[in-house]
Amino acid sequence: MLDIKFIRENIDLVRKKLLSRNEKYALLLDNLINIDLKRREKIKDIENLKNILNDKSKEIMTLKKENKLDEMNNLLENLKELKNNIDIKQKDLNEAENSFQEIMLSIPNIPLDDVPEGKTDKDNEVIKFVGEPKKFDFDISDHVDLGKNLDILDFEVGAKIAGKRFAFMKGFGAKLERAIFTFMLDTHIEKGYTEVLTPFMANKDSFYGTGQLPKFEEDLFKCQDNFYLIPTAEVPITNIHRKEFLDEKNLPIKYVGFSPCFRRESGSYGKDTRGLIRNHQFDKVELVKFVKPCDGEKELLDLLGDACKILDLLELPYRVVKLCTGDLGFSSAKTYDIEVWMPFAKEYREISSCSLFTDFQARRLSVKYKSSDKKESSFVYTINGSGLAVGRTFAAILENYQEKDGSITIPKVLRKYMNNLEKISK
RNA sequence: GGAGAGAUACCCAAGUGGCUGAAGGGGCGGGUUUGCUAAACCUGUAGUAGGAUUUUUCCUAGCGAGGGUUCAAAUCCCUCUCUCUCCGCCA
Repeated sequence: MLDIKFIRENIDLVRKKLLSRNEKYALLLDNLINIDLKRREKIKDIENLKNILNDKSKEIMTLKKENKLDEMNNLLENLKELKNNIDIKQKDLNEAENSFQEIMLSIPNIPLDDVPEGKTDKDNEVIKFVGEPKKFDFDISDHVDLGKNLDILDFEVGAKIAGKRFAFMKGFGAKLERAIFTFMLDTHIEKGYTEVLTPFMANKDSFYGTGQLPKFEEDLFKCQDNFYLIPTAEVPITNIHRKEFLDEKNLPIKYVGFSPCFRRESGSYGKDTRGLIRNHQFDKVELVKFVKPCDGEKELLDLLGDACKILDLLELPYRVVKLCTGDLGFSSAKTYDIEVWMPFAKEYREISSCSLFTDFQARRLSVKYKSSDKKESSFVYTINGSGLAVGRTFAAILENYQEKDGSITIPKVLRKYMNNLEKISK
């Protein structure tokens, strides 16, 4: 959520920034400003009347004590009318407040100045390439065929158990998955992140806090009793400190958490239907930070570096791109994607998304800190990123580390998590 | 799933319709006394959100959350959340 005071004082800037995301926000912004103006007048009016009511109510008590019953009854009649009047106006104000909140919650974050302008992912800016895609001297397979031949990956069984877009892992496949996320967790813990294991379902308030609700409900699996399955551990982890005052000396706070992620993928029929790339359930290790505003940019780059380090250690080729304004996620002010090289498709695929949310989430969540010098409290900045998506890492390892005979060499850093196994073969 | 108890400020806790935005204690801040410390005494101690005004103050909301009754609610009524105890069930 943006700061309404900032919007009032910087209308032109906000409009320009929102338009750089999408033109449709122009109308929304006009609506907001209009409603805000009206609602403030209504507030002023009602608070005035309430003030009068409060004063007069106290008079009733005095009159009662002094036994001036006639006067009291007279006043009582007047106050009933006044109260009635207030009630009517209050309902009107509540409606205005509701539409105001609704719009506030559906306006995205404004991009930072160095975010490149653009409409789609074609306009994203490639920052750097790391590692050389390996040249194979044989016909390579994709991870689905490789996994199937080794009997470690089975999408038919996944479909039988649950449906399409579900994976099933077996034997060294299951073990490799476990090795990958354990390795990721251990690496991040070493970097000073605190490991957390959270609920994999969360309530509505949590989803409003991080920005998935109210706009993106159709992307979520909804359960009974008002629970939603988490689409990323970002939701529970960022909500750890909802409605809290943090101590400045504890910042930055850094968490790493593993979770399965559940996504309906409602808008992606027919896209990436094969393999581990886009499933309803996948594992992910997530990094989340709460930082002081002045450290936002630096901490984002640090987090990006922590995510990249996983691929460095796994010796997988990748590139880093900076998302353009049109491709930016709803809550994000700046995002770097990490894309891993997939040899069969001969393309880079997103494996991590690292974002700085400025105070957008913190304002929705109400996470503040009190600085030691200023007496004023302010919202923290939140940052998060995948570190990394485990399923896609699994796929990338299979494809990049495949051998002519269909076996898979285990990346060196993972071997200690797999009883020193060097190769998965038939 | 059944039965009961509870949620008040940093902490403990009083408070069943108006002089309570909150007694009392602890803690913390300041002061007096004092060679220093301690003790004693005095004194201060809602942070917040919103609106107006602007640099000063005023107003509104706020006693777990949300509704309701009333001129007036921490207090009465309803719904919900969480915590605790007992029974049942269960990994």
